[in-house]
Amino acid sequence: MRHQVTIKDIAKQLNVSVATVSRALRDLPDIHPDTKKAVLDLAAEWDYQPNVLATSLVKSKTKTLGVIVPDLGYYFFSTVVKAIEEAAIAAGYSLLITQTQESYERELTNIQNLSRGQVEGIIISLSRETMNLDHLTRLQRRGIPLVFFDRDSDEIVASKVMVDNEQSAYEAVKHLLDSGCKRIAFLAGPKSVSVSNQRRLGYLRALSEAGIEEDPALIIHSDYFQDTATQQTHDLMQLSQKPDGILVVSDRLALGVLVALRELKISVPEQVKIVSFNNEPICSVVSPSISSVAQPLEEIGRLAIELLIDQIEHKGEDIPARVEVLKTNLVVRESSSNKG
Amino acid sequence: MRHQVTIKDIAKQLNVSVATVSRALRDLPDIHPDTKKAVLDLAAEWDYQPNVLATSLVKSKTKTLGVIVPDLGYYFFSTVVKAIEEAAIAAGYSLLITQTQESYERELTNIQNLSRGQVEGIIISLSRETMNLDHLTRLQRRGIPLVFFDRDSDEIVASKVMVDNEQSAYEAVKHLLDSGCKRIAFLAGPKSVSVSNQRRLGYLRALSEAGIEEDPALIIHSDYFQDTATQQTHDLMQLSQKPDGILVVSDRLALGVLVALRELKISVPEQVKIVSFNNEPICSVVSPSISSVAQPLEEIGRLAIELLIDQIEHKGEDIPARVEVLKTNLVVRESSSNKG
DNA sequence: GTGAAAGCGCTAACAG
DNA sequence: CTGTTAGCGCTTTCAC
Repeated sequence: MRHQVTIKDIAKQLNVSVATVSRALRDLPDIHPDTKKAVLDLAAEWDYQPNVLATSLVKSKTKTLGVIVPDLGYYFFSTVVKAIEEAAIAAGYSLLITQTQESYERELTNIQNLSRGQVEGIIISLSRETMNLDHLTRLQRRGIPLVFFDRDSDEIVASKVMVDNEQSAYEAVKHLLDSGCKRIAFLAGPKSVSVSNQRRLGYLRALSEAGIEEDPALIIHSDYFQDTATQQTHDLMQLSQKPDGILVVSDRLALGVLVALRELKISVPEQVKIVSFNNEPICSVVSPSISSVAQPLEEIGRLAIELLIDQIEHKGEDIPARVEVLKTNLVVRESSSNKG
Repeated sequence: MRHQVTIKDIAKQLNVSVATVSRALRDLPDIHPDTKKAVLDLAAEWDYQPNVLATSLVKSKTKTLGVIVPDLGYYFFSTVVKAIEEAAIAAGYSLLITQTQESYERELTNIQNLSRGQVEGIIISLSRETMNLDHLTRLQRRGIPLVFFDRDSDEIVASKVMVDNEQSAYEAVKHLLDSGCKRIAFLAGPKSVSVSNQRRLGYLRALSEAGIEEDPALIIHSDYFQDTATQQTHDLMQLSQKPDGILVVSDRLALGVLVALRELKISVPEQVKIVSFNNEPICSVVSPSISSVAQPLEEIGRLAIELLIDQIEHKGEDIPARVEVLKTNLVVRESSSNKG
């Protein structure tokens, strides 16, 4: 057969109405066992597949959710997406996964595509470039539920799944101080990324509590490229007052830092201690292994779906936005251990 | 407004027919400039978004392609998917990305979901568990174009984008032999994975050319888990005749091998040399850095889209399946260098 | 230039 | 238990 089999084809063949076929297929009551069997058999024989477009159109429900992340190449995002997918499937939803590649333009078009009736709600982590949130408020005005995770914005009221970045950074810096560091640098992300800024606050709080004055020369904003981190570490180590500890905003960048220190023959952790974020598997593989702040990735994904479905199923009821803040967990390894 | 704006709403407001609105929106000729302007203005004001479900249904075209990969957590897949996405967008298609998490069940349901009218074609890399290909031949019978990459099967005739795994492994082993190895082991993937089996053939060819007899004790099938690789390396090193070179089917497993050798205080590359596959970024970061076979990831993605769209646009013309086999590139690093 | 009508594949009353 | 009818939002003839 040239075209996809439809219920019409089955109805014609069996000399019944399409309504009857539809009922049989959906296992509704009020249908004669024999008719039902005939329909099911023929459907199987012809490999009938219901057209979800048609069903979605008439029900105005797609049972599909959208996910927008900056880059699936990051361990953090691919792992959270995996958890989101598990939870979505468990709840009877399918997933449309898209990436922005950190581009605001791509975020716009992704949002637009998804919102043209394809999904019932969207989970998003903002692109690095995103400053303007009009595309998202427009979404909300049209009644499409939205949940943020990781990279959010204060300018929008919505449900969010976050970790306590401020506190995590505070604890990481405190750990460095406890390990004997006196002068701690912060290799941050781009100025526009909320996560990075929240961590900066925790970094500053820990310093101030320890009576250490903030030194702007020790806060460096990176572009998230490993090579840049290497370069910037070289710069840091040229300061007259070199740091003896570095808090790094991500494991990827920490790798770049390690490369630079190796080049400079500065030993880790003896001369410089390092703590970074994400706790990617790579942390335990490199030498020295990297101390890193672990995020509850599965829980983030699970909660994001929970908050989203919550909104979808209570649509129109105008329920308040829920913001969940999760705890992190510092995993200490060689890069910040106290060998001396 | 409570519901999404439709062309009907706009038509009513403007006292024109839905056909006129539809024409204006799609920039068709035969429409008065004033009418058109009025429609466009109102559409913008009301933030009208066309319902793609409806459009797709009537046109029986979704302009969407499906991608099914085992796991986006692998660098290989996330990078190829990124390339696929670029190419798809450039060609005017959207992408539906799904993962099987290496489960045959999930592959079935993913195929089924996508084939219920959502996509015009599918790009797939098989799950580790997939032995039976009925779900895919059924797809083809229903006229849905299919393109394989990386993990394929000989049991199905379809367009494919592959790399020359046999030759790559052959060259990698030859490199090990040239570097002085006399006894080379192969840490393979699961027996069911085509890629791994193809590499085994190249491994054997290189050995036989060098006049070395195959030793079954040196071919180990792993489950793709790093920890297992560590364990299996320990086993290998307990043989009375230890290997002095190991070809490893993936970088992840090579990390596991390195861990074992470190534990055993066997130095790399002095006592054992290692070459693996994929050339993940991690290869150049660990110490010793890992020699690895690089695949042309961008080209794989680009070609997969090309082959798929080729089939879609010539549907019904019964064009023959195209199989593209790409070359790889061995990147030599410390793990196989000739220090002595 | 514009409108009326049919239809994409399916579901959902409502009769019978 | 089954069929008829209307309609989801949009496109596409075919008239006027």
